Amino acid sequence: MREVSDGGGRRTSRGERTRLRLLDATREAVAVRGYVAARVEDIVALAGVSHGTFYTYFENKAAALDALIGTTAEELQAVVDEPWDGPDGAATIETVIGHFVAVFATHAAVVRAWLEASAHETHFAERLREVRGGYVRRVAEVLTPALAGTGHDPALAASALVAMVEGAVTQGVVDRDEIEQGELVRTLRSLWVGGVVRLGEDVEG
Amino acid sequence: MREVSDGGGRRTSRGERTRLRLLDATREAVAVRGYVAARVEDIVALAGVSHGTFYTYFENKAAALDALIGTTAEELQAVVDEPWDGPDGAATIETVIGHFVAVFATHAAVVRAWLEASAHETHFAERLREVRGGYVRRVAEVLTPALAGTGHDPALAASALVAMVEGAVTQGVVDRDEIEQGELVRTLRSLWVGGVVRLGEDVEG
Amino acid sequence: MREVSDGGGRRTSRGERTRLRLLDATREAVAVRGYVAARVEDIVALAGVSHGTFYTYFENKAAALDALIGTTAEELQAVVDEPWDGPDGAATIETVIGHFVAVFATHAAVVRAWLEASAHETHFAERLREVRGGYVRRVAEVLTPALAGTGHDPALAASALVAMVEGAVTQGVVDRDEIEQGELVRTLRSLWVGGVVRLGEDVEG
Amino acid sequence: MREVSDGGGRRTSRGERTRLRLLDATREAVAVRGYVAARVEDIVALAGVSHGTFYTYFENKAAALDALIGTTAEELQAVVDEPWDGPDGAATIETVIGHFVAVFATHAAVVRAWLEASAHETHFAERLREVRGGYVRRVAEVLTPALAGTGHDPALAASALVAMVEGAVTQGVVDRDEIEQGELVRTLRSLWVGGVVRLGEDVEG
DNA sequence: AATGAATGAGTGTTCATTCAT
DNA sequence: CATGAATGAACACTCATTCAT
Repeated sequence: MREVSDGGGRRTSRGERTRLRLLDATREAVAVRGYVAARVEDIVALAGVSHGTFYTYFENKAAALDALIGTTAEELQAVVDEPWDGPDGAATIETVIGHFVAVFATHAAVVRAWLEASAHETHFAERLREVRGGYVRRVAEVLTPALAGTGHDPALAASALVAMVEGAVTQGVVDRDEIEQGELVRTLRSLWVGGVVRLGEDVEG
Repeated sequence: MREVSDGGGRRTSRGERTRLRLLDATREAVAVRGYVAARVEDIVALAGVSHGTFYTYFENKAAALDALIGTTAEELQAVVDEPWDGPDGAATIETVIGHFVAVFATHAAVVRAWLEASAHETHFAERLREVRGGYVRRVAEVLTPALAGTGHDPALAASALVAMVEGAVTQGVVDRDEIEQGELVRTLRSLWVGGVVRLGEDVEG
Repeated sequence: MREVSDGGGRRTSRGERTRLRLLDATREAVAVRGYVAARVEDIVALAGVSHGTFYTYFENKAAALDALIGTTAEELQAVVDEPWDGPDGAATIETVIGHFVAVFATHAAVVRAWLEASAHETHFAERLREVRGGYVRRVAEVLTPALAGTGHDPALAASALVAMVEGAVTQGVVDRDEIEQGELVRTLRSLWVGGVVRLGEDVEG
Repeated sequence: MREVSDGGGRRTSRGERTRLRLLDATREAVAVRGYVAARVEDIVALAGVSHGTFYTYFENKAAALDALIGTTAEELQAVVDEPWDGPDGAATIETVIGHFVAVFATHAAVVRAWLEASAHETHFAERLREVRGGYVRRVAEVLTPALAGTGHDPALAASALVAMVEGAVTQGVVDRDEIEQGELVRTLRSLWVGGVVRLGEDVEG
């Protein structure tokens, strides 16, 4: 995972504060206008610093988004790293999905920008693939025993399930409203569990 | 938006052929570099026409993508308009998903550009919402009776199912290989059917 | 010798004229302000075209100087390619030096910019080395028989003689005034011939 | 131009040492990247001091180069100020050229930067002209009696001879290798002496 | 004396779009 | 219909210099 070099700053607490302001401003600008349309000028205006200061902290616009993505990727990864097995499969899945939905709801703007940036710069596409890959591998792992003899490829099934959750969340279906989130989580849980059960009942054809 | 008249006369007059070449070139350019990065210069170079000619046929770059999207949207809509009810629910779903996957596999590049363009221009986002909305409404309609009393919102469930299919397809999981497509369709069918069955078994909480 | 690609233009006589205007403007701008200080804005203002037009003809500022250098390098090379041997050595040398001085007087501004640019971009330094190398090799060739047994390296002597002529000319000693040029040529001729004769009289020590 | 006081006190107080380090760093940076391309940031990084410290010692980047040039100019001037007349003209010339070559070999990087800076800032061009002028005047003075009645302008001849020596040395022909230097000096001596003798033999045309 | 964060003017370059031929 | 030269607004990025601490 490529850590972006920052030219300077950050050695004092004043610097650290400025960096944080710039990060917030980047998130904001990117949320409102998208990654490509967000100009460095917008960002510095929001942060209340001069143009040059941006480049004290980030090598370029991409580096600022990359830094933003860093946090999101970490939190997303944390969900993957949780223990996923409990006595009650359905409850476990619900917990996992719940965390996933919560993370996405928190970072929705960043994820949307990340998606957009993936169309322009390979780096972002790769980073996205990495994170998704982590999820898919983990889900596939959990699925594998149940799918033996069904003719279903665990990786394919995992991709679809992850896509379902990610898509449902990113397409603006939820925001930070907890009730809405809870509703979505319940529905996703049943779709997931029911789907997986059915997969397990198929016989290789 | 200057639409070339096609009311009468030969179907592939010289002008019509140029328009088609430009459309192909746009698809190609957009597939390789993405919508924003694809320059009009790339397109005309691929089409083998001059710079100015592009603007004889399209008002601007967005219009060319929009024309491309037209075909995709139509074919996508055709799937929605098919009769979805048959004696065997699972078989019907599989047919529908199969068509959906096939359409996506054919138009994957355009869809990716469409997604990307949605981040920049409201028009594309709206058109995407419309098409998705059509799917979601149709699926929700079909789901409604089964979900009565379960506490699940049919629209929410439909969104998730559509997102699953769309996501599985767009994330590069399939290309035009029929066997791969068939495998994916089988898996999606089981996930879909099993998920829906489970939804129907839930009781309002 | 790298020919710089030009993005477009030059296919019509109108384009050719614009290109020439830009080349003239570049020469002028570079003569007045130097290579680094000359802005593309200065050039297009002098040429009376828009900013973007510059980039229709040249990839970047360096390419415009490179094109300018092209002519100079060719004329300089032509002097090298002339026959240098005549019945009267001194007269021949005078002719050669005369042409050299004339070429330099014509292209003094470009050469000064070339020299300056050599400090920034390897490409220009290399091209300069090539041209100088051609001169030095040619002079060394002519000198070789006379220097046998003297312990003098022909290449070293040639470098010094070429440097003398180049330096005398570039350091603003002459402009296009023919009389001045004639005077300088006479003096350089005698220094050159006398120097070479003396070299030939030395004995290896 | 803020000159650090060195009227009294310890010669290498802490401040003096920092100044020296900055001077060395400037020389180094300028040798590697050239005057324009060398950034203050490069200099302070090499010197191991902070950005602001640079400006404690030098008003600006030009002032640092100017300070560097000071030493070179002094040593160059010292050669001019030596007694140039001895019983043996050729031997004297060889001595003078030898010193000149040695000075240039020592300060080659600074001289190249000086040359480059002359294209940007009048101040450096003037200073260069001054130093060159000193040489040329001195040489012309020595040449004058010998050139009476020859129609050669002593100043012109002197310029050419100085250009020969300067050019031969700056164009990378020598470095600090004494043997190479000795060889070059011998060759330059013979070219110089032979050339001057020939000039003296010409008759006004 | 030293630090390093902040400044902002300056400039090269891109590219969608127009329009005379 | 077609051409391709011309346009110019828009932006990212650099770096010498300042100044609060």
